[in-house]
Amino acid sequence: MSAAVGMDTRLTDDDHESLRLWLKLLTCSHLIENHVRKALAVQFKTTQPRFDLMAQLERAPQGLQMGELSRRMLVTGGNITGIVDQLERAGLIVRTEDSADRRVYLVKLTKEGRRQFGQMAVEHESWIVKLFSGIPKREQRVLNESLSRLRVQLTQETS
Amino acid sequence: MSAAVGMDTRLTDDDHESLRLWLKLLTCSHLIENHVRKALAVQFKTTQPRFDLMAQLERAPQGLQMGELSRRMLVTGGNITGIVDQLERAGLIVRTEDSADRRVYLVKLTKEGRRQFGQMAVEHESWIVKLFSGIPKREQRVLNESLSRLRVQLTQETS
DNA sequence: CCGAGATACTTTATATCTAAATTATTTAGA
DNA sequence: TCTAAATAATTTAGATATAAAGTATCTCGG
Repeated sequence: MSAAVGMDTRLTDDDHESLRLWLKLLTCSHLIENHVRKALAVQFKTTQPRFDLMAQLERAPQGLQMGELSRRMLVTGGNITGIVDQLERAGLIVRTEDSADRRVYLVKLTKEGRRQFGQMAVEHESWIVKLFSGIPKREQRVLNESLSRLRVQLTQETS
Repeated sequence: MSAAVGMDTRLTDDDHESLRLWLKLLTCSHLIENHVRKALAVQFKTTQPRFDLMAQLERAPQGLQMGELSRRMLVTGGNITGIVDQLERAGLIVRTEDSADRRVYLVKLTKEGRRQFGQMAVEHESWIVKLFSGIPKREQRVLNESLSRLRVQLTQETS
């Protein structure tokens, strides 16, 4: 079949650099995500999305609206509702009403949420450092710069 | 940069290089995934996981076992069962029984599956090429090499 | 001031995804 | 041989994701 043959030769071809790059990027992402997900579950009985949402709030002590969380986490609003529900039930965050606009919630970490996130964040970063430890610092910086350019390109291209 | 002055402040940044790199990698992945997901939905009424599974089968004309699909796609076996169910219902793939081991299914694209995948793959690659078009080919090659090293590292570290 | 449209969030239906339990079959060791 | 362990796939329960529809509130032009 021509398609199967074409795919193989295509992937080793220079013209298909972008596709190979994308597949590699995706594979690396999935490998790291899988590792971190398991570690979060084992050590802290939590999940990636909950950790990520708490990380967003940690960086915004004034609180964030649901919609802002949605934009920053690159997921839809309905999804945010569910994760916020879970974290609120666990007492790690609170929805605060905005007196100026009653459609809005300001979501904030509770004291206990900040405490737990602080513990998790230290461990989390150590996992990441370990996973990247085989790549020299200088190469990591180069990678970081390339990905910064890509991210700019993507936010223009995909918005 | 001149070493003496920047040293102290640089060190904290340097310590978080890996974490920032990971967050950037993840953001780029999500941006591309979101773009591709929407395009697959609009143009082909299909999803990323179905497309990815078909891509695996395209590259393995002899067919793949469920477990092998699971390993290659970096997702759990139960998940593969669901996606294969959907694609089989749509007539795009088939489960073939293995006479040598009755626990095993060999999954293959049907003729129609190959036809549809062929059409999608061409479009799909054009989206990717466009998304990466702002990054020069040479830089893409460098990125690709770094990510290859990272992937090797990750498969050792996470297995 | 008031109604149309915009905005913020939630709900619904459906698809992925995981971890863990279950079923069916094969393999290995006493 | 025969059975305990291993392996392949499925099922289950629950979390996370989307798109689209629904609810509540706000904004703004007339």
